Amino acid sequence: MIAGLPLFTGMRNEELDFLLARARSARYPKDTAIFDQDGKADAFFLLLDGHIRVVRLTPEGEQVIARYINAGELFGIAVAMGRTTYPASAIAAVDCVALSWPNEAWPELTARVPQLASGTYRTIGQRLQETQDKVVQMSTEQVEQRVAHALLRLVQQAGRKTGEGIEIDFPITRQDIAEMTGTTLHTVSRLLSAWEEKGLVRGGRQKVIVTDPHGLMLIAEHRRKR
Amino acid sequence: MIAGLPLFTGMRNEELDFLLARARSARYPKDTAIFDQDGKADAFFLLLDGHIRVVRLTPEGEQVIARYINAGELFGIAVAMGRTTYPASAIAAVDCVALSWPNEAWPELTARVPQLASGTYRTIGQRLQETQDKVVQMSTEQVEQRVAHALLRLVQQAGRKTGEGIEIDFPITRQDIAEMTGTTLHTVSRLLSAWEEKGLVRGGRQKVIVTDPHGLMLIAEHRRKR
DNA sequence: CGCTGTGTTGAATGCCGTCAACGTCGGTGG
DNA sequence: CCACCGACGTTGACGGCATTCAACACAGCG
Repeated sequence: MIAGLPLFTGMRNEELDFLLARARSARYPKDTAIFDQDGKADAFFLLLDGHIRVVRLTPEGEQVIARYINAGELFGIAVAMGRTTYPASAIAAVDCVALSWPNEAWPELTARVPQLASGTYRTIGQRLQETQDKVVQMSTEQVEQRVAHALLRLVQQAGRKTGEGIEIDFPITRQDIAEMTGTTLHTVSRLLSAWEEKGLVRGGRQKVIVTDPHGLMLIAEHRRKR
Repeated sequence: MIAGLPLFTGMRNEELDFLLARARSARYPKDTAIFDQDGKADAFFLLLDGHIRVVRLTPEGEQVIARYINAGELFGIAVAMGRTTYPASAIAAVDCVALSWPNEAWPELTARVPQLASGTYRTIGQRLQETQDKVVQMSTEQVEQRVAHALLRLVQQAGRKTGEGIEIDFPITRQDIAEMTGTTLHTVSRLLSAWEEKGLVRGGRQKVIVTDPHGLMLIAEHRRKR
């Protein structure tokens, strides 16, 4: 069932069994924390089902959503970065199921299954790249484009086809989108209203449906500066 | 001479010799590119002397400075992230000297010297963390605070004591600072002028001296929002 | 039925980007 | 040596985008 994940491609069955035998599976109800920012990192995780919000809290109490984790992805991999605490909190956006391994097992696991190590480092590399892309976007783009990009990204990573378009597969508020894009819920609300008027999206309570991805793309790429 | 670097602590002499025997040393004159964004990644580097600007170019031709690399730090470590191209360009900010290893040697090197691997991954983890901090700052802070933070960081990482204060050890323009903080050279110029008036910094052509780090810190931490 | 969380919309403020003009420094070549 | 030129820096004026402040609407829930 999980052998199809990109992380596990190229593993032999016995290696998979080896990993699974040492994993713990757990269920995390919606809105609970899987781990907390600055808490001692004692395990790393693989999300089997659900969606997780990775949140950083500033000293002033403002929240920033660093990313969403989707089914099949690793998270909480502080151990692979030589960290002893988690740099952010992980909150279940819906009911979730995840595997976890104790960090003490990391050396043993990677020694036995080198693909686990390489896959983890590739994941970290991708996240570094994505995060740097985000910095570039925040430096160069207007709010409107950033919100459009964020929506497209959500749709691509967690979209579900419906009759009216592609719906984001978990509850998400205007406030959440604002915290992803570095703006306010007011501005997000205004933008979504305007886009709904133009027939690009359809909104709802904790719900967003993108009806015209291409139209959104045009907004995302349309640059006013320069 | 290089055994004192954090990267190499805990290595035996023979391991160090093994690494050095396979390294190539080269000199990069000021303003030359060590490698280019999206170019094929065929080596990774260790900066022995100088300062390097890591730059990302947007499709629209705008530049963003992702970070500065200082002596003793690794850079261009695409291979450790499973990448085949460099995600950014590396430009020598001053005349530089760097060691480099071909990427093909990576498996052999890390197999023989595991500290190289763990040190590299720790570096990547730190950069991911720093980059995410930057996203948080860009989401929550005003321009003034971001520029103050950037200056403090530069001073801390590349500061040189002088009679008047701590000087940033390489030529840096207002434009550079603007590209680090996601603003314009105009705004940076205005801020620096205002700070000079208050006695916090002293400016100059391609030069910045921080005379009152504590005062700058107050500006960096002073939050207007919330 | 009130309360809380969520969402919408209007109006006003202000930060900072944009446009513009000018000044200064340093290198280069005649 | 000096004139020239380009890169770098400064400052003023203006305006727009997004935040801030405010009020209200609506849904879900106990």
